[in-house]
Amino acid sequence: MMTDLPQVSLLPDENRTTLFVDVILPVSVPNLYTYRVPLELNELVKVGARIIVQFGKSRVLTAVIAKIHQTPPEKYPAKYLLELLDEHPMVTGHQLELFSWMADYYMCCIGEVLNAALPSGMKISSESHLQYNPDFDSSIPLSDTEHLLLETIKKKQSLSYEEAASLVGQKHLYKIVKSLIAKQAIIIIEEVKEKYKPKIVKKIRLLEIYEQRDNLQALFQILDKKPKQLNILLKYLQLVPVLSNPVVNKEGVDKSLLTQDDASASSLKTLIKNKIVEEFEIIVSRFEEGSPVENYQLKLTDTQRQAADEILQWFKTKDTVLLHGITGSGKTEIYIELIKQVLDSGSQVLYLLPEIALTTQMVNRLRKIFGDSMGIYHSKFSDNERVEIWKGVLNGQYSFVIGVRSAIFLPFDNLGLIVVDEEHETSYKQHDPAPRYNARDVALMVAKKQYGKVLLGSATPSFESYYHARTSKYGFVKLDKRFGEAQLPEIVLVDTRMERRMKKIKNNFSTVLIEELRQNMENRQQSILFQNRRGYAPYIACEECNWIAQCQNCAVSMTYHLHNHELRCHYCGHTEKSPAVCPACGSTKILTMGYGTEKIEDELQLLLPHSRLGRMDLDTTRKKNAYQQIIEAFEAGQTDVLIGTQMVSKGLDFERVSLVGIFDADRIINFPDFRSHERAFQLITQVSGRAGRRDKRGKVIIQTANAGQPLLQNVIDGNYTGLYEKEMHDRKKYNYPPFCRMIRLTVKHVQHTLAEKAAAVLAGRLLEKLGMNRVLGPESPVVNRIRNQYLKDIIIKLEKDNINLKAVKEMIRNEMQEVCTQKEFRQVTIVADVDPL
DNA sequence: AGCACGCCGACT
DNA sequence: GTCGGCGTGCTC
Repeated sequence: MMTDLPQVSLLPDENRTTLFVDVILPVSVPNLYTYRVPLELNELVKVGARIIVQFGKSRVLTAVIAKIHQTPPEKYPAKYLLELLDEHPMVTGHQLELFSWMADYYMCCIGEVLNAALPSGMKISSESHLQYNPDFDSSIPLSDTEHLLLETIKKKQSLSYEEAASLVGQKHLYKIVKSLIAKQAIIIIEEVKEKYKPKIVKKIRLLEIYEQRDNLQALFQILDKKPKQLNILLKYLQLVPVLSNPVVNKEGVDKSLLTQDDASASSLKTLIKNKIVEEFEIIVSRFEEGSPVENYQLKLTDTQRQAADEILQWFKTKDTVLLHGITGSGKTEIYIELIKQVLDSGSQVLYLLPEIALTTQMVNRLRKIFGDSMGIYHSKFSDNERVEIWKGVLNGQYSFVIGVRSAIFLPFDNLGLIVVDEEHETSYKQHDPAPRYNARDVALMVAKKQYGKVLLGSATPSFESYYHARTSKYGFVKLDKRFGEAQLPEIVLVDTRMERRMKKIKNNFSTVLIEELRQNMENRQQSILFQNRRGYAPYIACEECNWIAQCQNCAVSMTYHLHNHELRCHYCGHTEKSPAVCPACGSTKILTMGYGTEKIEDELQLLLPHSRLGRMDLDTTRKKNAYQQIIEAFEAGQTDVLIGTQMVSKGLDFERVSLVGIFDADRIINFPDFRSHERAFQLITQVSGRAGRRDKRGKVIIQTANAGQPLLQNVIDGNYTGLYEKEMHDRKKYNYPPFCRMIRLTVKHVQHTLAEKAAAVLAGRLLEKLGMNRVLGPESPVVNRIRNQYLKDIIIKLEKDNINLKAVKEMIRNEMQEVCTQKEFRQVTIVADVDPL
């Protein structure tokens, strides 16, 4: 009778220890949260494993364990964690360290970092399902909406919260559901399911007994009268020579190979039913496996070999090396050589590329060399595929990954080398949701933590990186010979003002450009036209009253798109039909002003009626595979001229392109930003590099209203360093990066005055702490209203040395917090962008 | 960021 | 009096 009590206390102490876990939630909350571990999981919880927790009243989230301890929280009782998802950690210690560093450095929440890092397939969704209670007393009166919802639930057996919400209209849902529960009409089930599903292929094989000749012969007899089934069997035997090699039968063939039509499918079904063949499933990787080409010999030129050696030499003393190699100098071969060496030494490699440069061309090329030990991490891939790469990196299946920005978050633990190709590319910086990180810079930190090296490569390095190379922070290798002695293109400036005055310009094409295009076409050569602006016209205006179509949510003009006659805001995505008459004065004289890729395409079709044109910009590549199709058509010579935005500027190497036309160079050059010249040089040089690859010297025609500007001369001469020196002089003088660190705070509010006021208060407080040399603004950005929110920028400039950066950022965060909690500024949001571009 | 709860005005 | 708007503060 007393036996029960002592038994409990006799249990070993360890088993009764109450454990708690501090977890990172993939949401925008500032702290870690503490949950209690159910006793039965005590042995199983691990730092880095994912768990399911209830967060708040109705949310169920996936969290990652950051710490396991025994200290119960003082101020609140900890909730139990609901479920442990991983036996083995999915997030490594290195990653946890990185997340926390990034949250500090980029002034965001660690949860926001986690959210960016984890592919959403690893963040389990909570779906509350509503179910009809069969014991419901239907005499209880219901409101109309309640009735509607209940009927739907009854009909569909079970309804997800979201489905119900869309049926009823989000805002009323909670109360209706609550009331239905109170009336015992429905029951709620919380359903958590894993999103990740491995790809499964259905296979067919012959039953084992038919691997024997006699049995198989007998089978033929049986099927003699059933030609369709026999047919399938013969087909199978053709693919799998069972008699000569019975072992191959084990692996079978893909079911899809045997079933081309319904008839064969049904015959196959009969074969399965009659126990002649069997169906089985295997889990496959989502990528076609390409085995490495045996004895692949990389042929480096002497120059390339020398550069590779130099890089290795530098790595002995520096963690980072900048490779400055002009377009067509064969940087990729050097990367490949180094990657192979690092992989051979047993370390992992990450090769980062900007999204638009991660082309099929590139992937196929690398696949041939590295086979299936190479993983591809691309945003165009589905979640399942991303999860597979993640797991593959963890379990060692992939020692080499080629990927875009977010690949920097993969769970490597032994990175020997990170290659950041086109390191100057702005797409390495994430702009919108936090964390506003730059993968190129994060790569340096990742490598440092794992004692790995970073190779930055570019034909036009960012001035920051070049500066670090010059000041010996990075090693530096220069490659200025084009592969196979190909010549740099000839660059011609066309003065559009002059041409316009002489009435030689047709629409937006100078006579020179149109003539070259015509000739190029006649010679069966291809051309690329670059205009860094999509749509037909950047704005439309009324000739009578000067009315301009503006976005209702943003302080920008609406871009006119000829396709479906639409006006579109490129900031918020708002669209409306283009008006036939001026909304202000009723005039029908509405003109399109300026020009984008769509208009160029339109005009060129008129000027060269027989030309076959392709256009590549955000509008034509939105659909899946559209990008690929446009490129393939161009590659196959089905298009004469490819017109496009930045998308055409990199990663595409075409043999027959010998002419590049650049429109409106001035707009690229005179962008109001301290980096505009650097950018213009990079962009124009990159686009020019598309002209003339091998034997033929290409030609580049730049249309400009100001042919005399020095920057264009720099471009013509390929004088990178000249521009660098000049720009550095200015940046030093006016204290811009790389001579300072910059942090931009953007204050947003729907009311202009409140945004202004809050920004002024914040700037004032920061000024007090940092002094007037370090705080600029508040200032209105060029586009001062986006999505109905007015914007005010405050720029903070901090010296690079002798400053406690962490403490200053902490202080800034506090001040932001302080301002936001003032009653007046409750609705104001402030975003911090560290190292903005 | 969500999301519930509460305090206010508009209408049955 | 109830419904539903929006402001406010919390989430282990």
